[in-house]
Amino acid sequence: MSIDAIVYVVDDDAAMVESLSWIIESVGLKAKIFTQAQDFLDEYKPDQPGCLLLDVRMPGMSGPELQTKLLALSATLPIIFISGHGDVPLAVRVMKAGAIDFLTKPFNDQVLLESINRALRFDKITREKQQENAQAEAKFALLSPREVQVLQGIVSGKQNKVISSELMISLKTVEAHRASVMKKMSVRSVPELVKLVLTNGVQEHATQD
Amino acid sequence: MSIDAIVYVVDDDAAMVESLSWIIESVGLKAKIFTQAQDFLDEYKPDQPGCLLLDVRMPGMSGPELQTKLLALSATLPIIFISGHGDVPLAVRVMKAGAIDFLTKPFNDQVLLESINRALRFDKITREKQQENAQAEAKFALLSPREVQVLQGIVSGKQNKVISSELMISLKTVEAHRASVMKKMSVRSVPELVKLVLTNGVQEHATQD
DNA sequence: TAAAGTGTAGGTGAAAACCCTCAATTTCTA
DNA sequence: TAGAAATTGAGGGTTTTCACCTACACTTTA
Repeated sequence: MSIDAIVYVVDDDAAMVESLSWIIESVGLKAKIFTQAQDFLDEYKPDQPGCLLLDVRMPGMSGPELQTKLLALSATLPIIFISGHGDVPLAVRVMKAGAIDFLTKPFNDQVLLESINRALRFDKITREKQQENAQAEAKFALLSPREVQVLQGIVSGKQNKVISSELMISLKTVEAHRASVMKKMSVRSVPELVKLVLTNGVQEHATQD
Repeated sequence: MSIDAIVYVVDDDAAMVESLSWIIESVGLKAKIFTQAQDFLDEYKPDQPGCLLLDVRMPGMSGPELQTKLLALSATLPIIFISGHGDVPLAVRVMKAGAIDFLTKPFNDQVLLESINRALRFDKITREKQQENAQAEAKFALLSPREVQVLQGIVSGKQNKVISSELMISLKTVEAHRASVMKKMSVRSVPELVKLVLTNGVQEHATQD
């Protein structure tokens, strides 16, 4: 598990990456350089925190193309585009696709660093949310099919006897499942359970009666 | 209460607004035209659904200035910027500030209408969320201070006896407040209550013991 | 001043949830 | 194939919630 954030720089211009990595490292951040988008794609691990400084125009895979591939991989790494050309439609397109910033050359060092900081903060909270979500999903995966049904009943506020009649099983069995659900989801009260289910995308089908 | 969405057009170019409103009305949407940003600001009601087609450059208040003022009013009306000039930093700035699109002239009618539709869909779901939120807030406002404290206890999964000892009141009083809370919030079960509180921004201070 | 609302607290009893143990059947897996 | 997990069910107990009821002091409002 990596701790430190890495600022990935993907740009085919050797002088540019040199300059960028110098600026980045001057404030104590780690930089990792790629001169081709594909090289980055080959090496990047989705669970590595950081952000991506991405040139728009490059031989081979372009910046926007890389963005598309990362989206397809559902990698949430924040992307800061860097462009020397004033292409408004392109800038708007990549921003709509989720880029966190779009800088035009030449830009101030301070502007760059501010943008990187924003991206890293964004990445951090995104990862924290994903972390929580993954933990909830992991617990949820422990439940047997029957337990999931009972869980849904509980979360939609049904009493055990209602659940038992809907599932055509005995009240005692529902109680058993219910206790098992609380244990596996590691919660001690119904409100905690509801929160866990609601705040993490676990869908609730609200089985109607 | 207004039912139909209105596409507001704010642009100082008479020929442009003429053309825009023609396109908009050709697909059965209502258009409302302003040649000055201030005129729009004077007349717009925040609870009117719709979207805003906004020129960037105008004499008097500019498009981005109007966006800033709307943000300050926490008006969530989606804004589609229209610009004839390729100013990338400006486009990026307004997109980061929440604009839903940024079109550069000349643009295809189809592109415009697609963007308007997206904006209207966005506005619709935003308003639905705000609606739910407002209803929950309204119910929440009915609660007395003591009832709010008890509500927080319930939502954080505390038993009545725990709440009673924390608030230094009798168990019986907590029960009374609890019943009152359920009634005023018009829910029948604790899970429903938790959902209502969680999904609508009602903060829960998790009163620590 | 009277009525309404709030906060307090008690009683009774039913219903529900929670806790434990035990055990039979089936189904999955090492 | 044997053991583990899932599903089912039951007995018997405690604890908690819930639904009624009553009551009184205090504040705000009509």
